[in-house]
Amino acid sequence: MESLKPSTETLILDAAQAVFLEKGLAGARMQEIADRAGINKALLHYYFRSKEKLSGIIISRAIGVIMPRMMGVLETDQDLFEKIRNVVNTFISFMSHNSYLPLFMVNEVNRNPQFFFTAAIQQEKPHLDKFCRQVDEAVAQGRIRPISSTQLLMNMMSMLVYPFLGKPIFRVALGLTEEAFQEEMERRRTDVADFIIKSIEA
Amino acid sequence: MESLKPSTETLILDAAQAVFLEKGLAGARMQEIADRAGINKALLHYYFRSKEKLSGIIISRAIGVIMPRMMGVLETDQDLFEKIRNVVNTFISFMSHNSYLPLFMVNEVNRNPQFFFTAAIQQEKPHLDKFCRQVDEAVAQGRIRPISSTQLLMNMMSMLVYPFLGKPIFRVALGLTEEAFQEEMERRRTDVADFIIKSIEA
DNA sequence: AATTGGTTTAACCGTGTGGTTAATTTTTCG
DNA sequence: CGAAAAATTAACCACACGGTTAAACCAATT
Repeated sequence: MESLKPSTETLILDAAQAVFLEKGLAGARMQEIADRAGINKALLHYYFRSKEKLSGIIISRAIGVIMPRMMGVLETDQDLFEKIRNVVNTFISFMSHNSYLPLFMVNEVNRNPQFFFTAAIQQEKPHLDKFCRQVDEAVAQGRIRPISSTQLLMNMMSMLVYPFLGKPIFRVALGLTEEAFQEEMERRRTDVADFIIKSIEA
Repeated sequence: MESLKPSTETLILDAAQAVFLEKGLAGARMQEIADRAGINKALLHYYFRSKEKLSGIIISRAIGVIMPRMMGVLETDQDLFEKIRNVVNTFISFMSHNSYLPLFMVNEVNRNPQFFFTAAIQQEKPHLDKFCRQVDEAVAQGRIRPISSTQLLMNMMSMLVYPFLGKPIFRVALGLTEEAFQEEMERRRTDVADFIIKSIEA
């Protein structure tokens, strides 16, 4: 039941992640990271020399957490429809527990595209090819209607990610309470997959 | 052919908009806004007392530009399918000329949800009701398959907005050149509407 | 020409920020 | 133990930032 006190390093990294994701890169303060980690600001620089170095590590970590998970699901040998259901479900589960991540990622990737590029390469180039080929084959075999695999992928990712980014807009525009919004998100676990499959089935 | 030199005020507002959208609220510097407007920093505060006031105006302006346009299309009396095609087309056109806007809006709305709330209310509450009712009726009449209008709206908005936010990710993940990406976005003008309609038609 | 009122500027101010230094405490280990 | 190494802190620094001040400029009016 008792938990070993975590190392200062992980204490810092966890605090840094929290602050960076909440406030954004430019809005995050080293002092706040130190405070939340319960340490001195100088110690922060002792472990991670600069804000830039620290944020770089956090970004890499974030990419490293989500990319393998997504790619893992996309590269299985499942049937296409089954795979789509699986991707949707996996993604919504993950995002529900990391709801700050999309905004942070999307920001960083737009302010500094090359960073994502190198970070992505570094941990094996994402293999979307397999998924795309699977779609193309299904089209060729007439199992689904003709559709560009690129467009399908864009559509799927959009419907998975955007609701987490636009949540405040949706809540205002649709007049949803926090609970009501959560319920809608739960429905999406099945509804988004249905929506996609209905659209592409022959 | 000759253009009257614009007033200092609009000079400032245009510069402010450019800087805020490029760098984000926290990343924007009053000095840079002044420089780009070709004026002194003190003059900036002479016209708009503080950074907060200035950013507030820019945000309101941004919301005021996009909301009426979207609502205008959503509130017409067109046939549902025709309206969907219209919304998709209008939105992609607009975003293509304001590609920095989504990231800025999504950021601001997440850091300060209540601001969007008041700003949206102020210029007439968005009337999504009409669109939602139209969907519900179409379902009731069996013209389209049973689907929640909320979910449909989320899906549509997601597929419209997210590609502009995730552009760098998509470009890397799919290995697209700038031109190739633009071509894909052009295809979306018709493809997204097709994708939606195929999914919901009875 | 002098007055007035709006506009613009150079110089400045207080503060918060990322980062450093030197000293102190804690740990490691012969 | 006691010395070397690592971890931690208080105090500090330079500078960039948002914001202010007081003086100068400029056009219009009398």
